[in-house]
Amino acid sequence: MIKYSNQTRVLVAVDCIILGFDGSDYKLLLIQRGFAPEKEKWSLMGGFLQPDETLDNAANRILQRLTGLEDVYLEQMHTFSKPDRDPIERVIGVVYFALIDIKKYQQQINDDFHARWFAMKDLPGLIFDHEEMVQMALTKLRYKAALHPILFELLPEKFTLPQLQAMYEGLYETKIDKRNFTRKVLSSNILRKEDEKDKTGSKKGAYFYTIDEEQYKENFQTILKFIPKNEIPAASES
Amino acid sequence: MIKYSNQTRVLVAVDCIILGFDGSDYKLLLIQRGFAPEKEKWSLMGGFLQPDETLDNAANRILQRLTGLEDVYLEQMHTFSKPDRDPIERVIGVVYFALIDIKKYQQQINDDFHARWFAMKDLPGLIFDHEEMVQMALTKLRYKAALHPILFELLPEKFTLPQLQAMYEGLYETKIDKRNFTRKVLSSNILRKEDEKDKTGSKKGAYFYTIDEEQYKENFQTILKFIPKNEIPAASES
DNA sequence: TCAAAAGTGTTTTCTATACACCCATGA
DNA sequence: TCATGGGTGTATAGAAAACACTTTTGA
Repeated sequence: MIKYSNQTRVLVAVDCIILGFDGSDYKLLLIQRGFAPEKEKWSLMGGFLQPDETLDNAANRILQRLTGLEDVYLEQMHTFSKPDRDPIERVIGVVYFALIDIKKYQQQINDDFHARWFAMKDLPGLIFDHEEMVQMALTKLRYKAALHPILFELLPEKFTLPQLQAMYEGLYETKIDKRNFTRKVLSSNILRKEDEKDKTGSKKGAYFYTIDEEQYKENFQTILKFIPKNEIPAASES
Repeated sequence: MIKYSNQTRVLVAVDCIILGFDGSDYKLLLIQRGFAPEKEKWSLMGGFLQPDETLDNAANRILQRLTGLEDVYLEQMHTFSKPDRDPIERVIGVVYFALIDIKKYQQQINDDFHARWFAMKDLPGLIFDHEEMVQMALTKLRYKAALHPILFELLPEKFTLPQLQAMYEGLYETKIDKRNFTRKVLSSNILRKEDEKDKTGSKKGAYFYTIDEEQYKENFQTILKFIPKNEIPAASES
């Protein structure tokens, strides 16, 4: 087989930023790296691109291997390429970011990888350029969540409005007026109110809501405004 | 030197989507590919990632080689990875997209590459998956330009409001009310009115404006609303 | 009975949109 | 002088924001 001549071939790693929300904190799923270099240090879950798969395939494969989850929100974010980012040899890193419901994950945790959730505000040092990757993901999430109903991916099937609001407030580190927030969220028609109440958070109990999948898909691309515009952060690219 | 074992290394191509606006049409700069496969067919300008450069370096190098331009708006867009996208061997394609002022380019065209501007609405068939790349870039530009003053990158130093409006109308294939558009654009404080007029488009002449670089940088991340919200298109990612 | 969280409306301000006429000039 | 494109203001409707009290109930 003919090949392009005189060109250097490199390894392609796919790294997954897996984010969850536990009701009060954003969390990142990390693994303890099992091989050199930087063995035992914390790292994003990743792997090398295989000959017959696309990057999307690889990211899904990696995510599935670690969490057992499929049909997760997963999006290609950016490709990192500093020549010395991996000390062993040149590897370019394609980063995906995933949003998952922590509860779903906990049922099928795969502990072969020594995985652990870390609060975003309290991350350990990470190998290579993984900290930069996480920082970019957070910036991007803040940007995107201000415009699209993406954060719903982090919630269990049933959730309450106070939970939803806490999630937005956590991401933007701000307080949002309850009445205005409720009105905006409900006016999107994405939510369906259930009869049942969640009594774990208060004595009175808060009504559960579920996603109207139909409306969710239809409105996903629409520009929504769940958070006050002064809180809308910088764009994902500089 | 130790390497990771049992892994496949692949070529990394960097392809540049170079967009311009000529006053009435969006144009894409293409080259006639000089080597097999698909020799003589039209293609995005690209090249292989070299051992000591980052992807950003590579994209700038390629852009510079073709257009002679530096300090151009250039952004990494997406990495394409279908295993058979290049028939010769496996190559993953990192796509950058660039916005340039066509006038500036024409002064220093490098014709070693048989480059030519094609109107976006009248593109030739492209090699490999380059058409998909262009389509994604257009979607992304429509999305981003609705929120950030990115289109200014396409304009010469001095331009008129009718030219600016035509650029927005062209991208969204719509008509915008002149009075509302003017008010919104000027309220951003990004523009500075010059005394001079452009007489090429009409007898009365239209005032030239220039960018207030200070304000431009400050407001770039701000969410602007130059175009009516019904025209805001789907997001860049699905 | 009271502490703690949930739920709910109204007023005001601001922003978006719709809409039409006069101006300047070169041919 | 007139045809062509450039420039400008106002009124209306809709959305965002500010703001406080009542309800429920388990401890």
